Amino acid sequence: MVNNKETLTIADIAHKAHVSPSTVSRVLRGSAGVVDAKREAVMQAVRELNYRPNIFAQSLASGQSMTIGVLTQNFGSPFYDGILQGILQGLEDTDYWPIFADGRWQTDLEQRALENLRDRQVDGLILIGGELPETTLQAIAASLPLIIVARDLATLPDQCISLDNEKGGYQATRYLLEMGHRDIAHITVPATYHRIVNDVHERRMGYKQALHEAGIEPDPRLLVEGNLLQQSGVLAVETLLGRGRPFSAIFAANDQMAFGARLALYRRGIRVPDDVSLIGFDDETSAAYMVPPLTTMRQPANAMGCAAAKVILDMINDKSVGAMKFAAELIVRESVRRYR
Amino acid sequence: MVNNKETLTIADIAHKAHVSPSTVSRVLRGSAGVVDAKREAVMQAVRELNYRPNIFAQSLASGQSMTIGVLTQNFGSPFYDGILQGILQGLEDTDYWPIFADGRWQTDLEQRALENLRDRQVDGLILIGGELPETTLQAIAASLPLIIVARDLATLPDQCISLDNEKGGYQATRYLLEMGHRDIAHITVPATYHRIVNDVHERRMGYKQALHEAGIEPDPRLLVEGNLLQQSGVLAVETLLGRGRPFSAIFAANDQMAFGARLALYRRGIRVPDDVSLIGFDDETSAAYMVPPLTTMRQPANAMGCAAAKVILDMINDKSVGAMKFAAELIVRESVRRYR
DNA sequence: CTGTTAGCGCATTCAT
DNA sequence: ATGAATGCGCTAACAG
Repeated sequence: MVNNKETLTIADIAHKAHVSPSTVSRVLRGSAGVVDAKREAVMQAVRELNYRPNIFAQSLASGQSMTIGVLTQNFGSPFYDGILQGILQGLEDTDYWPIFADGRWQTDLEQRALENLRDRQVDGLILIGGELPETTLQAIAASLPLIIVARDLATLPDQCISLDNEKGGYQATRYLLEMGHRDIAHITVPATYHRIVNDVHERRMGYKQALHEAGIEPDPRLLVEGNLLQQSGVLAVETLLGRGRPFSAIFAANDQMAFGARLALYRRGIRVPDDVSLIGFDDETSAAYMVPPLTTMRQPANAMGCAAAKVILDMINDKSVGAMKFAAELIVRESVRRYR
Repeated sequence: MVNNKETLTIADIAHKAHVSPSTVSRVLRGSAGVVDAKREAVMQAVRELNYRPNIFAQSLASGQSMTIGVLTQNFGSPFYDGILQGILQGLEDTDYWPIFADGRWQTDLEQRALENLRDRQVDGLILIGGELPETTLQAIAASLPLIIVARDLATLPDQCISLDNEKGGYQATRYLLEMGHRDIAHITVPATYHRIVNDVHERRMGYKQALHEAGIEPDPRLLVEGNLLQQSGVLAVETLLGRGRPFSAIFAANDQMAFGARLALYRRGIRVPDDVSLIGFDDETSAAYMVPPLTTMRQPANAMGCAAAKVILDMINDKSVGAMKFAAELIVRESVRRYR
């Protein structure tokens, strides 16, 4: 690059403030004590010249990039974006800046994105979901502050920020039970499903637990499987109806499948909640504007993202704090009706 | 930073390949001809040592950051996130990387985010929406490749990637007219509304145009205003009903307000589309899963984002291409019914 | 507390 | 075509 006189450097302001470049650096990053008079002079010069440091030079010299890598899996999904939003908020007013990448639930993309982020020398890494093997994550955690959101790994208990999914599933089912429902169907994902496995399976555990406590033996015919997308909710209800096993309520493991279920029921002329009650999980924005509004479990995506940001900053600054577990909250709206 | 022997540099691989550091640099960035044998030797060494260049050193030395700044206004909104997704896609398989910032429709935040992006020396800038004054944008455009998505500025015709909103509004209204509707209400935003002003106002122009052509004088009592959020759609319908002016169809300027309208009608016991037809704009994902599914105008957010990425890359490489205008597409679903 | 010196890792002259 | 030298703008270790 040609040194066009347009780029001011630390030397320019050192000159103007009658101090040495290092002193300028010191006041700018507050790394050491500087006498008030000089500090003021430097600040003054910085202001007058409207000087902005070159972050590449800073990073090169200091070895810190002041960035946090964030690897999501589904850019555009309400839930994941909620987490990103939280991270953005949590990083606001700090000197760190997030760098996003999207793995799109494809391991090879995820891998490449990860390498990209490391090449960018991120000072910390926040992973949202993902399918990277646990051993890989352990290796990363050993060399870099790492936080994993929405995934709960046994070997990395202090770096996971996740939801108590079992409790959430339990609460949702309890609610239906308390409304008098006994034949409660559940839309889940296959046991072999490789994504977000734990989350959804834990919700199913909660469902079964609640039934057990109520003295109801879970009926496999009331369990249907989808892939978390809306369309699969439609199919799930079709399957369910095809089995001929009566039910009065459905608990879908996420809102998107609940939307699909809602549509399938509508097509069949089955009214919600008059004929069948429905409950979802996630509290996606549009859930409130369904007709009728969907009762759902709210997953505090924003709060989790925010927490992730805070925790990773603490890790970077060695104030080692542990990770945390969040609870989902039941949002009662209209699509559940007292049964009988 | 201490030079722990862990970081390989260009010198290490130069040594291993028996060439000079400059040659390594040359083959890595293909900046000059290098004899095949040496090139191969270098590549070999790079592979064996798994060398990754330090991007900060690269940027510092070259003056290029290989990043594109992306300033959105509403992280988490389906439409804006669709654009981000498109940008991500468009940048895939290039050497550029996006850096996101969120202005949250607050001018001061937007301003600060902008400064942050410039401090990060982005090689190009993509603005999505936003309220920055046109003069500011002109100044930026003079010093940096700039693309503005979802905003149409008269003084920067070649940098705006936007939608033909008037045509979209026209098409939506035409469709309702063709179904036999004559009393078509429209939910828009106030004339003084400062955000996305043009987009929504142009849709209203299209609405009026279509009515005119059909020989219908637009009735101000059929025009209600919201703020683009769902809740305001609820209020809009309440207002409309309060006016006592009959209507058989509603065209909402965006899907979110259509969702709200849908809910308000439901609460009043007015059936869609049996009693009132409804049409939205944006084709948000959940529109397809409404009950009944919402007919809407699809705005190609993804394609626009992708185009923005392509165009800005061309600008950076001096292959100056103009910006472009996209058309919205009518997505016919169930919530419009032939009238009478 | 502060100025001087020496890199950080790479791109790019300039010679050859 | 290629190696040596120089500098990008800043931080940090070293003296004083």
